[in-house]
Amino acid sequence: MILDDLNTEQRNAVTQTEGPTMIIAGAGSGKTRTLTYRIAYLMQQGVSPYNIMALTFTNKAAREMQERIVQLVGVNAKGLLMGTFHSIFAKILRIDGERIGYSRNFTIYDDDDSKKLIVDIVKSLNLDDKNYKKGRILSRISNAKCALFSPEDYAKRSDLIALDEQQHIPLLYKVYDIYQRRLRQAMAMDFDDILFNMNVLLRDCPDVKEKYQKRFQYILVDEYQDTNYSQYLIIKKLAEYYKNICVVGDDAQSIYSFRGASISNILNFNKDYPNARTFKLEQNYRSTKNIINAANSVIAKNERQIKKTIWTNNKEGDFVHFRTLSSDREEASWISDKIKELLDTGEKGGEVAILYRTNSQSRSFEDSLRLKNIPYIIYGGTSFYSRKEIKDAIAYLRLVVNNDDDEAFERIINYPARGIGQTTMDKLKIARETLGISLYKVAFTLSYDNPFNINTKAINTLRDFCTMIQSFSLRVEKDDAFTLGEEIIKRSGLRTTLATLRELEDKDRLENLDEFISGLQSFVENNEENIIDALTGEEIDITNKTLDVFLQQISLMTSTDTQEEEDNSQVKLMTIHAAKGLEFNNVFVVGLEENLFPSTMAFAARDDIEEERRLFYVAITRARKILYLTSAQMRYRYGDTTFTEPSRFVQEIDPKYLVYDKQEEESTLPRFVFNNRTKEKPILSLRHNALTEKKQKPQLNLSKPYSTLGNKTNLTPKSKPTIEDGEWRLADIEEVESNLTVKHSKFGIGIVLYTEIVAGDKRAKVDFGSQGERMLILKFAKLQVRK
DNA sequence: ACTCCTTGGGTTTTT
DNA sequence: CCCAAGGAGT
Repeated sequence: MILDDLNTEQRNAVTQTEGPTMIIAGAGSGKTRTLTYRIAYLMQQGVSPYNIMALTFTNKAAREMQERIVQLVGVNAKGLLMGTFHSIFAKILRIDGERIGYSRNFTIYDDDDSKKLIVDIVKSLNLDDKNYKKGRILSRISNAKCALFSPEDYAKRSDLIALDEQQHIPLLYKVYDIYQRRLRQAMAMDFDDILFNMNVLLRDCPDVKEKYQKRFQYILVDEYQDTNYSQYLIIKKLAEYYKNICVVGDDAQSIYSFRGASISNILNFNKDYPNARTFKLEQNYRSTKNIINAANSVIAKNERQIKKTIWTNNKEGDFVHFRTLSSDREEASWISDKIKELLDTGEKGGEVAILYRTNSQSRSFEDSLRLKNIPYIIYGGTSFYSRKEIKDAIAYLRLVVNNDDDEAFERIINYPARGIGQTTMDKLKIARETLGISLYKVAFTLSYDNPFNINTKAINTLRDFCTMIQSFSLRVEKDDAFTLGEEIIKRSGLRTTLATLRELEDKDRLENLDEFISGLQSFVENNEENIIDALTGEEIDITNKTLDVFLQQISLMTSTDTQEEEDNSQVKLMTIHAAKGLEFNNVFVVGLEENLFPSTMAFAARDDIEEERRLFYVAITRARKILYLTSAQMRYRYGDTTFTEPSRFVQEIDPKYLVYDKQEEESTLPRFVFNNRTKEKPILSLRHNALTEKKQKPQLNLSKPYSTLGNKTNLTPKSKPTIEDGEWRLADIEEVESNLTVKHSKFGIGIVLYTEIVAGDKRAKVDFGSQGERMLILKFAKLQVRK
């Protein structure tokens, strides 16, 4: 019986399946276990998995839970709907979104797409981009959406408008409005739209609401403390009929308020459901007493929280260590040594984690671990899918699936180069504005005598392009993702272009592109048993593995989701955010300095400091046995050395559980800290060097040309005629011979070394003596030639 | 129209 | 330091 694995409180939380339930689960208290057992228990009680929905925040969490449930109940889990908020609701919107005006092929814009769109809008409104910064605008819009304010709602809110005026972005409401219209026109949603539109769907289509209310007899929500209003309301509506809603969370681990998450949702659960049962899981099975006590003493400083006491039966364990190092490099180096020691005692690399506040901190650790031959893996950072060449490929696929996807269109219309440049693009945008249709439709339908002054040549190119895309679009439903995708990537010239380039990094890119293609292949060929569409219950066979399905799947993947082989020998590096839900025997929490952790951004409000503190709490509670905290007195930041103060959070730990490791007295010695990139330069003089180096740079050209001139004679420009000679004329002559003397407005007198024709353009290599050799394209270069 | 270079600005965390 | 955007060159 599965219940034997649970403690009393957990068991109660699992078996009391009816009615609203809140499980407050402290760190390490077996939260995931309880949740998965609850699901398994429901099925054992005869509930069909088809009637259960479990929502998580990350794909990884969903995947893990799915696996654990399969372990518990086997294939009976078929049909269970488990996934992230975004992925599940996006699926629902593909099925029922037509009711609110979205085709099933809608695109999901990622952050990049959204930002580009915003920049475009800000430009089109002639707003000053110093105030209207894309990141700020986007987060403002995002917050509005998560609070369910439509552009119309927003415009009516005098408080929001006033705030915008105060922040010198008075027209934000207008940007928001246009942003939404443009998304609509492109048949696209951003991440927040998925949730927003799900709300719209449930609001405007009672029959759809009823369908899902009746289907989801049991709803479970993981990490409930991280839900925003929009998510909260969806859940509330879906649970309205059966009211079998079970939320699991820990207010102390709420760390996503910057994304609109509101801790109030968990704090107010009992108000929404007065008859709700609350279970508190307070026994920690993960960490030593010292770690738990240290964590408790920190989180106690927060005011807003649900009272609970986390305790453990585990042994006392080692003290929490705190150590200050002289610099970030020292910090990395010292930790690497420490890790080496751990590995030497037989500890597995995978049981060691380095946790930091910001991604940029990873570099010094990478360098130092590599230097010491310690295998490591970095979680997060730039994802495979955000590499340029992959984004290009995806843009093609996206445009094929959804012709109205303007961001995709703009990205690839001239890549590979087709002669559609800024000028034509600007005109296309004006046409889009005037006609109110997507770029693709504009490009496909414009006549030769269009009022936008787009010339015949451009029109032909655009039509050719659209015809190509069209021919692929017609096959989306017929062909599988691999067959079609591979052909698109090859026929579009994407792969060929990359293959002709000869830089080292181009080779990597080509490899990435090929990897992407083989990703398409495995998507199609991978026919594991669990590939059934949990929402419709349909079995997805190979004929269903179309490009649109592939895109749906990858559009909600993040860097942490790119599945790699678990290699237990690798030390794990990640942000604290990424570490939530994970645990390790040994944890190093690094960079404990004011302005870094807590971050400068958090000083504005008490709430933000509390969130940083919760983040610190999350960091500490990842550790099972050994916990090291470190700070650096000097940190290389923004290309500059800054001096730091230790984080307040260290002092907040009850000293009973903490030991300050002695710091070696070395600070009086002259120290040479080396910059990561340019190892030969001491950091302290770097700024100075950088300046002088820049100044010298132009001079470098001075020494170059003569050696490359070879043995040609008669090349000394100095003796050549000057402007006044009157023997010069423009370079429109047919034959340009070698050894011809020419004059350039900028570079002065030069000698033609040779000419060639590249891509239809005649070019000449000219030696300008002290100005160096230049390759000039004759149709552009303002050259005068001696007859 | 494309490429290279400079410049300026910014950096929290992520579905 | 690192990126993105603008400018100048081809």
